[in-house]
Parts: sequence; structure tokens; C-alpha cells
Amino acid sequence: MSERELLPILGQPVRERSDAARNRDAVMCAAQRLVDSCGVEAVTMDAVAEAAGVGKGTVFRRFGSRAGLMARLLDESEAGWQAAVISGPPPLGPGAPPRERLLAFGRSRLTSNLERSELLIAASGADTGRSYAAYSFTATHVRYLLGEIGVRGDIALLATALLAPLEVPILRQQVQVEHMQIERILAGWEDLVDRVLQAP
Amino acid sequence: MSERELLPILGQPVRERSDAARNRDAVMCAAQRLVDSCGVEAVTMDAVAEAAGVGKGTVFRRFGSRAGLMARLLDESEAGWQAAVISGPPPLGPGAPPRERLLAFGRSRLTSNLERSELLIAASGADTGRSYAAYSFTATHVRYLLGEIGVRGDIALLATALLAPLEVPILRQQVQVEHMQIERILAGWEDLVDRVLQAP
DNA sequence: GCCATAACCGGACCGTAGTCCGCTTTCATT
DNA sequence: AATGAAAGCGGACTACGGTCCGGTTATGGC
Repeated sequence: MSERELLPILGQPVRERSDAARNRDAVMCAAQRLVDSCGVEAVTMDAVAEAAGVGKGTVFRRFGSRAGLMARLLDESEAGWQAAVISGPPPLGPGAPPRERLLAFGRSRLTSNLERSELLIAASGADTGRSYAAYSFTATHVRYLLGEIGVRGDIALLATALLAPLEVPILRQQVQVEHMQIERILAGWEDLVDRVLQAP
Repeated sequence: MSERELLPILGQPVRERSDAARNRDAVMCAAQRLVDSCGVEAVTMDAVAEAAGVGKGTVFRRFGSRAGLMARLLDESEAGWQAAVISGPPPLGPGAPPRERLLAFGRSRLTSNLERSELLIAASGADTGRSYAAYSFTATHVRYLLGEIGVRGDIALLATALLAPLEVPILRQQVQVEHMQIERILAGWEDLVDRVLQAP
């Protein structure tokens, strides 16, 4: 929550003003508190502003939109997950064979997407590019693993084919409407990986 | 637009009142006209109500929400597409071998999803179950084709794996952000089908 | 320490989705 | 045709996301 926002202007980074930083932290903390206590859906921007002790305009200036604010909250937990992928223990982190890492990735992504599904939905449509950054990381990682495994074909599209069934709307459909068990969905995804990996 | 809504109550269908039917048609026609002339995003519920010559409350009573109204508009074109799948000429319709039908299905679904992406996005979240009906049809059809082909495995999950990359948010990401060509996406999907079909 | 300036703040304001309730219309029954 | 009541109607009302602009404050240069 204490990250400094740097705006590169003609190569000269400009430090965020101190009052702006203070307000940003206050807003993020207040938003997190409200989300924890009331649930994502029930949190209004007016409530966040009041809880943070700032004006509504300040919240919108810093985060652009409700989706943008939620995306920022998401980043907090996303960062930890990304760290686990980049430098955590195997099989999710480096050290295990790429196929094992891919399977661990799917398992982890599926459960974490389901856990944070409300926040992910609320954050979708954030045009600030933050939300896209999170997706971009997973796509890059899966492409890298597919490359390491030596899969033939259009790597970018195969990565999308593996990531698409892990998207929140699809998981919610399976779990809440079709009442599928998580274990079954996971087994299906691993089966999909097997089919994608075996070259013709 | 002249469909009669039947509410089965204890087995006794109740006919929709004539003024309700008239207003429903007026609202659907007005909404379609506004969408055609202004684009989906610019259409407000107030504008629809005024163009239809009814009160706002009437629109919300009949369609539940903006998403519900858009889902109904979608149903109009969806019906034609479903008819083509069920009884149209091969390879999309019956008569061709199931693998050919599946490939034709993907091609058709991909292009139609992209064409109607604005309406699909506006209709998503319609809890009226109408939107789910459209998804359910495609899932059932793909499961049927996979069964005909004789694929081994969890048919329901394999169908989801094939349908997920055709969802609008993913296609938009590929086309608008990553600037992929439609032809490339389509080729990737057909490659995915090949990998899924070949049993180990 | 003082000043100029650019960034920031805040709350009044707007547009739109969705709700509510008293009034009206339809229609089955007689 | 008269009637009772259920279904429908409509527009005023609320809640929330998002914008705007006059006033305020931090900051870097002197």
C-alpha cells in the first residue's frame, strides 16, 4: 500500500505529492476494509470516500472508476501469487519440469480465481490497463511453459485455449449453475492439457 | 415479436393480457430500432420507453433489466442461427459427418459472436435465464457432436473447453488488444479441435 | 522564508438503472 | 351488459457511478 507511483514524463520521473500518497493509502485501506466487512457488491464509491475521509472526486481521480479501484485491490493479492509463480517453491515455482509447473499453475489459478471471483468481476472492464496486466502475466507464463515443453503450433492461441476455461464466468457457470465439483473441473482441465500437449 | 408468453400455473397456462402483449411488441420494436440507429451502448431505457410510447416501469416489468431487454433482442437473431444448426444445410446443419459439423459450428459461432459482441456484452448478466438458454443450446449441441464422434473423456468439460475460447471477452481481447486476424484465431480453434478429438 | 505554479482536493451536480404505489384496463363470470 | 378483482400501467422517486471547477496545498527555485 506504500508503493510510489511514478509518472515518467520525458524520462524524468515525478514523485507523487505527499498529500496524494496519503489519500491514496487511506482510500485503498478503507476500500479493503469495506470489502472485507460488507462484500464487494455492497461497497459504493460514496461509502469508500466517506470511510477514507476524502471527497468523492479524489477517489475517482486516483482510480478512474469503481472497476479501477477494485483492480487495485486485486493487485495486492495478485502480487503475492505472481511472486509464488516466479520465485516460489516448485511445482508452481521454478525447479519442476514444465509440464508439472503447468499443471500446478492450472490448479492454483482455478482455485484462486474462484476465491476472488467477486473482486475479479467487479474489476473487469477497468480500462486503466491494470487488469490487463494481470491477464498478460498469466498468458506470458503459459506461453513460456508451452515453449519449454516444446509444443508445436501457435503457442499464443494454445495458451488462450488453456486459459479460457479458467475464466471466472465459465467457472461460475460450471459451479453455480451446473453444480460441478471443483475436483471434476480440475481433472477436466488436466485432461485438456494432456490433449493439447501431445503433438500429432 | 408476436410470441405469446405462457405462464404454466398448476398446469393451466394463462394467456398474456392483450395490452401487455401490445406493449411488449412496441418495446421490442422500439429497442431494435434504437439499437440499429444509435448502437447498443447509446440506448437508454428512458429512450426505449419513450420511443415505445409506454412508461418506464412497463419496460422494467416486462424485461426485468436492461440486460434482460438486450437478451430478448439477441434471442431474435439467435433463433435463426439455431434453426440453421438444427435443420439447415450441411455442414452446419445435419447431413455432414460430425467432425465437419463441429468445425462449421466453430466457424459460424466465432463470426456471429464477434458480429453481435456489443449486444452479447450488454445482455450478459441477465438473470432471467434467457441468456443462459442460448448458451445451453450451444453446449448441448457440442456435447452431442462430441458424442457422435465417439470422443472418450468427460464430454461436458471437453465441450466447455472448446466453447470457452469462443466467448466474446476472449475474442475481443485477441482482436482488439493483440490485433490477431480472424483467420488465425479460427485456424487455432480448428487445431484445438484436432488435439481434443484425437484420443490417446 | 517567500513566491509562482502545477497538482490536488472536495462536494455540488448530472445521467441512467431500477423501484414503488396509486390509478387504469382487461376479462372471466354471471 | 354489469361487475369484481387481478394484472398491468406510468411517472415520480431513489441510489449510484461518474464529472467539473473554484478553492487549496505541496513543492521547487530564489
